[in-house]
Amino acid sequence: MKATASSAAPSAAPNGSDGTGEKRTINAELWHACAGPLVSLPPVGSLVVYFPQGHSEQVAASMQKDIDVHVPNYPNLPSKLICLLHNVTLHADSETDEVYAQMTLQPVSTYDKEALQLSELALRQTRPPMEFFCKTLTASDTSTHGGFSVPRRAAEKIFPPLDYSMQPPAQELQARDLHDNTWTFRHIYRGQPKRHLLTTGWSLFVSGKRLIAGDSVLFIRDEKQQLLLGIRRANRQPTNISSSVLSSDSMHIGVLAAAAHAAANHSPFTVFYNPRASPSEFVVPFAKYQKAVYGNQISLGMRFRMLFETEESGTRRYMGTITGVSDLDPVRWKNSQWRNLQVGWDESAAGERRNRVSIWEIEPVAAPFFICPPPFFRTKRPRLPGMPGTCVLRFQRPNTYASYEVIIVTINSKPVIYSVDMKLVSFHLLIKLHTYLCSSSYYCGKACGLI
Amino acid sequence: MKATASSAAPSAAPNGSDGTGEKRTINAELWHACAGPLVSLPPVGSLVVYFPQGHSEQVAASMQKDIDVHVPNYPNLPSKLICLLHNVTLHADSETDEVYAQMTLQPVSTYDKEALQLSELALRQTRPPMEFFCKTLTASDTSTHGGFSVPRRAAEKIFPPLDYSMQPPAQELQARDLHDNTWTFRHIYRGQPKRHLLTTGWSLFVSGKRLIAGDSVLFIRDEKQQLLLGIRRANRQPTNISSSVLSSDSMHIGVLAAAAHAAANHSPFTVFYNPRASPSEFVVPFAKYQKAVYGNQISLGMRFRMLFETEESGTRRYMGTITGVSDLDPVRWKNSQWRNLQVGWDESAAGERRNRVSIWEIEPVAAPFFICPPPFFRTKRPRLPGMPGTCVLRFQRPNTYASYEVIIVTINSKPVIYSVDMKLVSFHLLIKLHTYLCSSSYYCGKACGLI
DNA sequence: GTGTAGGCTGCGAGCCGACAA
DNA sequence: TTGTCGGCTCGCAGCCTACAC
Repeated sequence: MKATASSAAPSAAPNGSDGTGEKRTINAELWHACAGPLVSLPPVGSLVVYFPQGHSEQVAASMQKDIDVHVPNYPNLPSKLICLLHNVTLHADSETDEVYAQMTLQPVSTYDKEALQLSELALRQTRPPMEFFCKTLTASDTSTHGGFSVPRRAAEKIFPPLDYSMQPPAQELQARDLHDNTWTFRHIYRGQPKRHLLTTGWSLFVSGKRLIAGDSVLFIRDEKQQLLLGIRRANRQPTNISSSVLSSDSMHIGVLAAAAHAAANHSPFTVFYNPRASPSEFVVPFAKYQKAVYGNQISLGMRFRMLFETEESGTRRYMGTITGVSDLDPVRWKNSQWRNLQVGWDESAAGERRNRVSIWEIEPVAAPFFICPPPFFRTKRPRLPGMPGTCVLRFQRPNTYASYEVIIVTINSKPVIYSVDMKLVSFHLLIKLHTYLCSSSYYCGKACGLI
Repeated sequence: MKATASSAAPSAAPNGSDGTGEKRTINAELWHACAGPLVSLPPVGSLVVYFPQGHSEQVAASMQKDIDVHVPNYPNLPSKLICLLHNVTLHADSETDEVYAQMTLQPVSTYDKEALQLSELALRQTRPPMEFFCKTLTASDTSTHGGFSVPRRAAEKIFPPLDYSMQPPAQELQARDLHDNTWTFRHIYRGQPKRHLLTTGWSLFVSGKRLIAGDSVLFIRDEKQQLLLGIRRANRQPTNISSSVLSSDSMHIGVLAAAAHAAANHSPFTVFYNPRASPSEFVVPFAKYQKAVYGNQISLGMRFRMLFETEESGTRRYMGTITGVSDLDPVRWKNSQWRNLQVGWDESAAGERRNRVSIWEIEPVAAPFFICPPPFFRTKRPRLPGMPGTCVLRFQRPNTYASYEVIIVTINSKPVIYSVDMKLVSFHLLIKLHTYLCSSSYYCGKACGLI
């Protein structure tokens, strides 16, 4: 979709005519901003591990459809392929602006030191924190009634400074999107109380990108002080509801057959990685994989942290416990390491976190207090009324008024205590707490204690 | 895309929430009207021939990309599979209204009489001609400046009759689209000279369906006298420029691997047939295939007719000559019958007709006059100036003023004469004409002769 | 600090016949 | 018969502040 003729219409050369991609290379910074803080792509030339199972999962997520029984097994296709990453190109769907990466992989049986070192580089590389802000659009932002209310900090950090001697202070902003189209906005500082607004041009952007309340828009400033802007749609329906080109069965078969053929011939093949379509990356730096698999002793009850993306495009670590190790798909993918760890999360309120992860996604933490002997959870433990499996207690120190949250999990009818933040709760405090709880009868419900 | 709240917004239950398809069955009449007059789907339970090569072609057309060298051969996959057609469901893309059909096929090695007879039925079945009209939208039709100018005949044939005693005569029309959304239009008969117009509601339809000049809209009246309307987009860029889910290689491999797996196991598989994406149907009634292959003796120089769709959704037969028989893809598909006939067309002006067809697409006509000995055309014959390869002559009979067109093709430096319409030009007339032309020197340019 | 609503205004969507092909 | 244009008008897109949380 091209914006229709108007002041905000793309001034750059339109470039949607050719087939697969864009002639210009996509701005990598903007691409990563849209992809989110957790996404990092392995360097070209490095060694990676490709998981066809994860790839299949992404297809299923995009098609909103599980793998069908008709999809055959590929007994000769291993659950993971060590590959050389020949090429990575960044793309954005011309209709939806959805970001994705195209990777060319080649299965290898031997590899040189350089490729291995490059994949280690991927672990150390941390992108410099860029100047950007991300805001989830409100009903007012997307209505035709008005413009876009810019959070104060965001405007001051990202936008060029206004001349506050003007009445009212205002300027014209130009920002380029992923397709290198330029959008023009009037940036004005007005109202009572004063606030930053984008007015003229904003509604064209909203309708052009078909944004609705709940979607996010993000602005970044590149090294040349130029504004770039991207969008991130809320998790509404998948963009490709049904492809009308290929049945989902054929798609799944295509993924598997392409990988199997490449593996058998050591020939290159191409995959699309769509970071926002599926929860897990299925092309993992080899060093990251190796370090996780050989560095971590997985045991039931092991505590770990894992990075998640926050509302506002930041990151946050959540804590969890390994509750089981088993095949995600025992029929098709026996002994696969793809999401073979069953986990429970400390904060159940946050809700929709996955109950299965792969070992390279987590950071084990040495449990400072209590490690349960296996078997840890019975898989289907009936919830006894009045005795929740998990509850959160808030304790307060009398002198400092600092408060600490601990998690009480009922295991084998015994309470086990986990701290939410290891840094704040001292070992002695936990011991005391443990003693206190063990001496008391079973505890349930919300409560505050004093230690 | 749902129309936003307004008088023309869908009054029917919205039904785009589930994944693959529509809960309601699509109106078959409307689907066929949108698919075009040439498309007919084989009956469920009948025997069909599936051509993976043609399927692959459709994928390539949808992806705007040719088959890559990376796509492996499937030496065990024959170029055609005899299949039982288990299921056919009609669909329309919720974004674009593009029509497509989902078919479940099962390769068979033996088949019963019933399935064979059913596939013969497909040949005899002629859909009853439905009441419909199709108009290609003009710039005025799609501009925001006004409404839709309804061709007089169309309005009188399809729309409910107006009360011409009103000043001006006007009524409200309601029409349902493929997704069962209802669109409301004001139909008025006014202007000087008087004409039929759709005004209020029309622009919402245009913007809702994102129609542009060159696209077509069609109205049909069903058996309950209710209006249905569909759209047909002009041949602009393919809707799925690049899928962002699967690489085109994987798609091709998926098609082939799915067919190969099904063929090996005699298990069912699913294909999407998108009649407007690719020029040829790749699922053919078995009887049609058999009749063509065993009924027609193909020889170079053979004359044939073939049905094409006209601008206004009618059909027209064009005449052509078989100029060669060879594999379309000698590497991947040796000895395949898929579009293995090279052809030339009598009317080169119409231009974009394919130069390769399959035998079941054509109707051989007994050449009443002249059959050229092979080799017929030299493949790259230079056009001699002043001596066109093809020219059209119009002859007129003195007594009736009836005129006949004949085609003169220069072959091996000799003129060969074809009649455009076999019914009108008698054999004797052609003989006379032939003699006339042979006795004269070479003929070129436009001319009228008298016989 | 920021989301939403009410008020006001000007532009363009949309209805009309004129006119020409 | 029907495509396009100029003219006219009214609805709503879009800019503003007030106010609430």
